Amino acid sequence: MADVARLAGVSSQTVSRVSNGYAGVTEETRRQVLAAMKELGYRPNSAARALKRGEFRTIGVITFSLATTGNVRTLEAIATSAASQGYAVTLLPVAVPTQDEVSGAFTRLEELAVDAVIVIMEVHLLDAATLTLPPHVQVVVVDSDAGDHYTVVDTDQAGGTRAAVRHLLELGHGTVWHLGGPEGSFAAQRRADAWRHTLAEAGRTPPPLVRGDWSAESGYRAGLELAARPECTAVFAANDQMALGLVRALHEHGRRVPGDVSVIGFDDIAEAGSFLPPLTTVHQDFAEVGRLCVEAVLRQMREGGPERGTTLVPTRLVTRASTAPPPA
Amino acid sequence: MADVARLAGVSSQTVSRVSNGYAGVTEETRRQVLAAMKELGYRPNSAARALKRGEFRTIGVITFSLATTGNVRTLEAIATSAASQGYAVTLLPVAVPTQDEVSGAFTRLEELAVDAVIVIMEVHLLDAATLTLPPHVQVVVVDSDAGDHYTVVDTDQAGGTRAAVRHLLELGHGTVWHLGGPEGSFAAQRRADAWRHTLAEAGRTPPPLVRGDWSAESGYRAGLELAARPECTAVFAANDQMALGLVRALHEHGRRVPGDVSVIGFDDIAEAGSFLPPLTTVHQDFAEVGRLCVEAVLRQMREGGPERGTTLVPTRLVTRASTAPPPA
DNA sequence: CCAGCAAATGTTTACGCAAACATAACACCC
DNA sequence: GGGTGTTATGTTTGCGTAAACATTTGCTGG
Repeated sequence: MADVARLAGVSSQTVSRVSNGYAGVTEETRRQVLAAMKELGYRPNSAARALKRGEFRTIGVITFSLATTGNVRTLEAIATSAASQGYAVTLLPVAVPTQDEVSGAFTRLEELAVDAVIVIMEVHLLDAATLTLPPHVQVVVVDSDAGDHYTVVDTDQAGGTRAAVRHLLELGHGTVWHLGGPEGSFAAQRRADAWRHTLAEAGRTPPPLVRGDWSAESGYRAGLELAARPECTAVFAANDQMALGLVRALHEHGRRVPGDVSVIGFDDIAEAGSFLPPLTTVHQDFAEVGRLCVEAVLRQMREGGPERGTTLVPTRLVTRASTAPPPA
Repeated sequence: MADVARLAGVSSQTVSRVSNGYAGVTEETRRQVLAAMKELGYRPNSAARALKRGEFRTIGVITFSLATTGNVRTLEAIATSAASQGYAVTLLPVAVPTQDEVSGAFTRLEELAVDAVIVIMEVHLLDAATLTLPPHVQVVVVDSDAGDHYTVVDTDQAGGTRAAVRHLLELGHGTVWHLGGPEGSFAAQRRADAWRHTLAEAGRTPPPLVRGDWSAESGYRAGLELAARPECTAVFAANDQMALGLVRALHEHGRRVPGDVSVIGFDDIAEAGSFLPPLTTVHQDFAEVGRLCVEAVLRQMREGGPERGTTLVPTRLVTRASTAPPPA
């Protein structure tokens, strides 16, 4: 900076003013400074800036596994959204979702140059780590019921589930089976609860819950079980991947979809419309979730306090070809 | 830090030593300092550290779209790998893959607190932006032919393609069609070139190239064309999503896979084994690519210079149920 | 024609840390 | 017992920036 100042024949302070776009610099001077910057290839040192300003203009995102579409889409939206506000996004991968690992991430985080954190995670793991968070770092959580401690942004799991289950009931199915996500996942928990609740509302008895782990492979295994039950004519899968595996298992055992069994997924991943048959599913607006996270976190930074409570992003049922009335 | 020093009854330098784990501090003193740190909730300020040390311990990753599995897996591996070396990863999303946007990202990058950059991108866009890179920032590129300017890590596109095409020829198909990726993508280019080359080697005439844009939807559209050609009995799709759409189109037009048409994909995404039929595809080791990127970039930082040349990560043909000999 | 003021620019300082250097305390040897 | 080395700790300094304050310049109005 000093070099630039010398070359432009001004003080370093004036260089700083130009570099930060402050008013009160003559057009003439400004041009000279910019020219000098260019000539010397000057770029402001962000460490010094951060030191002086006391903020990093960076948001940390804690997540384990980018294996699920949802996390990735959300992350993408967060990054884009943050960038448009002049914030960078730093990734904090947590390899194994154990309490230790999560605490570890928070510990690393403490040394990290971030002003705020967005946690995309099954957050029962978060509780014990709470205390170690540096106080001035704002937190927003996705996909969790931590609403009484943090700001939470989530999709409307219950609404989407209700729409899916009702759709199947309206087609005439006596009841709806559920291929749920892994234990310990709040999204899975929510969807299972809403499934049970919607059936109860309609006076139907929920069949036993079948569990997968979100993967297509686990959906396939579950499908092997369900294919053996002729009374099962409608399945609500907790995500599209499991639905995919489920359909494959049904198909391999001669149960046609949707002729014999109707299947609904959740997420509406990009490929869902190209499955065989094209999958009816619940669309989630991950981009909106990401956007809201950034908005919330920036608002918190301005206002200084965490807001409690949960913001829900609506879901939408996308009807394709994997659902139909039950066989006569 | 000064507060900690005062409370522990030592100098701030000693606090620094403890905080950085230097030798030459009595066990006694160390304990007192640690206690003081804990009591005051001391967190080292990373901006000040970075300023003093002249490095950020952060790697920037430039990518557009996290829509493709490959990019995401690679990113994940980069993040994990970097974390294990004590480096953070900052994400630089480029919304639209235009020259301007890319240059823009590089401009933002210049202000950004990173020591090195990994570019995951179709890199013909990179060329014009090259010059603006700050000289001390090391670059590694994924998925590109920029090997003469940068260090490049890539999967062995050609090898994978050759294995796929040969597999189909060995099954007895007269020739192999190719559902290619979008123009301007180097991966797509490589795969198409290798496809042509392998056919030529075997003395077969390549049919016209059909293009998609990586999406399942585009694969479906291409499939509509191919389904109308009875002479087409084997298709090598440039990725699994397009293969998925292709299979759906074929299925809808009464062409059985693999009975009438064999289909091979590329990538081996997690769901490929659950497609109907389970997809034969070329497995890419994205995790290895990510790991090698971090390794290369850190090595460059140590050694100060960019290494030219390309490192190839081997691929592997995964034979499932979507390929078979041609109909009699 | 100069007091008085605003706009443009310069000077000083501190952000928090760690490298470099300085000092103190102690052990060991001849 | 004084020199010599070794280890533990303290002091000074500067990293690059921008806020706060100081100064200069140019202009206005009475």
